Amino acid sequence: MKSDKQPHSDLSAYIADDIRNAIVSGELDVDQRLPSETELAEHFEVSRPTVREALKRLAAQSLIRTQRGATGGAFVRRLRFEEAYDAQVTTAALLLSMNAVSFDVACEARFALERACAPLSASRRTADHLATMRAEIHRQSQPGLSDEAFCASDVAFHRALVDGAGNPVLSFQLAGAVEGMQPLMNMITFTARSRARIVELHTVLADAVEEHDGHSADAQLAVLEEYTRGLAVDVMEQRAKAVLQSSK
Amino acid sequence: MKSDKQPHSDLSAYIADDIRNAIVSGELDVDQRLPSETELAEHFEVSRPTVREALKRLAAQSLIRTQRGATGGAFVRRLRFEEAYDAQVTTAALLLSMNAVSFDVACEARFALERACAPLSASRRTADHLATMRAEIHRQSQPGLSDEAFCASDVAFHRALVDGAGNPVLSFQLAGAVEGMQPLMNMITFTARSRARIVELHTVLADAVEEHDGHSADAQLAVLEEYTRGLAVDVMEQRAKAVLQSSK
DNA sequence: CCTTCTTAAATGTCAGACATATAAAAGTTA
DNA sequence: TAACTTTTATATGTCTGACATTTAAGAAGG
Repeated sequence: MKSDKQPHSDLSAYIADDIRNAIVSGELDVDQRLPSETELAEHFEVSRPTVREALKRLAAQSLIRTQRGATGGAFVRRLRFEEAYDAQVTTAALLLSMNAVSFDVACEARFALERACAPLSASRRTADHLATMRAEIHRQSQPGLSDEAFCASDVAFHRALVDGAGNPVLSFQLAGAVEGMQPLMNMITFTARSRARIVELHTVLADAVEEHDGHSADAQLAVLEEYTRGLAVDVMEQRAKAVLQSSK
Repeated sequence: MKSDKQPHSDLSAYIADDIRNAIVSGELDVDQRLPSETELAEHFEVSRPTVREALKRLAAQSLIRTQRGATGGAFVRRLRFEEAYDAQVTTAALLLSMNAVSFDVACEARFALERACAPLSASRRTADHLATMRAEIHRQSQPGLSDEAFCASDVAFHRALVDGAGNPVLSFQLAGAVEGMQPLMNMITFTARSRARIVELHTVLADAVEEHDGHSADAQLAVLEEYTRGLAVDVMEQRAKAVLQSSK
């Protein structure tokens, strides 16, 4: 498990890398227990706090879990799709917010990916997925719904569409694209979008999925993309006007 | 920055969450310096090692960077696409290897996503992207190439295709799909695939991209997908036969 | 004015200790 | 004997205090 190079600084990063490689390469199996912190400290010839820092790094990446008590210790963790979703969404959201990604670029990516799922979803969706989509549409048409709840329902709707493809890898990838860009979408289209129009588009989309019509579902997503991107343009124009007004 | 609930265990996870929320919500800006470890320890009423464990968790997620010296400290880090790629690839590879994802499911996801990029790439690719694709094809047709090098070139070819769409968000998403499933692909098709056939398929694909023919590029990816999935079936059958032979 | 030395502040690391959780072993009782 | 209780060993979780190292800024000297 040990390697030869000994960087003089950031020992915990070095140790974390070492253990991570052992996990990724399969040298350590799922649910296998790592040596105790004391043993690791002796092995790497560092103190226990340093080992602990390394283990916390791995824990932050969901690569290990720790358990207290007599038979406790650090165990290689089976990375599950749900946890990977979360990391994916956080990463995607941060990437968008920290890198000045334009709404257009994010939107294009999101819909391109979602359209990749549409034909699969149309042909394989279960009654359950369809029911979820219908339920979310119904929720979206309720008058008293808050903006936040509407957005959450929007995400849930698209999530059901993607999950309908029955491919967990695809769902995992899409989670980042759809949920990760939600903050950006909210910022732009929160106020501008017409709920009635969205509900209408969603309904046609659900109809297409119900009838296993992949081509129509794809086309409908294209319409939704166009509408969404158009909205952003409108919002930008309005903001530009507002700036002009205030500078008079 | 502080919240009220105080879980009696795993303080470093709690503190890391707290700071992470501050970063994700934008409360802390990029390149902003966090309070010193001592100050954080006082603020959260824990010891410095505990604060350090929390900071290492954040560092493992590329959310902060630390700097030693007089003006040093922990700074909110701008998450760049390149770093996100790496995390994405590692996560995807682990997900596939730890969750018994079938080759078929992974393959379907990968090609579905890549096909989503094909039309965009065909219409927007630069001469540079095309040149990279041609160069990789040329490399793939060299006789003395090792299996590892051939696979790496395969990844580079598809990477160039995806990058041709000129959408960094899309490229980021695809990195996980293409590179992350490479270990799985290698395991299955390493020996079985015909390099000549791959080169031929890649060439037709590059031709389509050169002529800005998105529809043809998409169709060609479908052919490649079919070929790849067929290979897996062959490999599986051969292995089954081998098992029968050895049990005689 | 430039160079060198000093100093202060921060992270990086260490040692040793105690607290706490947990399962297994030992002990106790019906 | 069986079931329950107590003890004990081992592991992680946390704290205290210290020293090492890096780095920028100020002080001293040419």
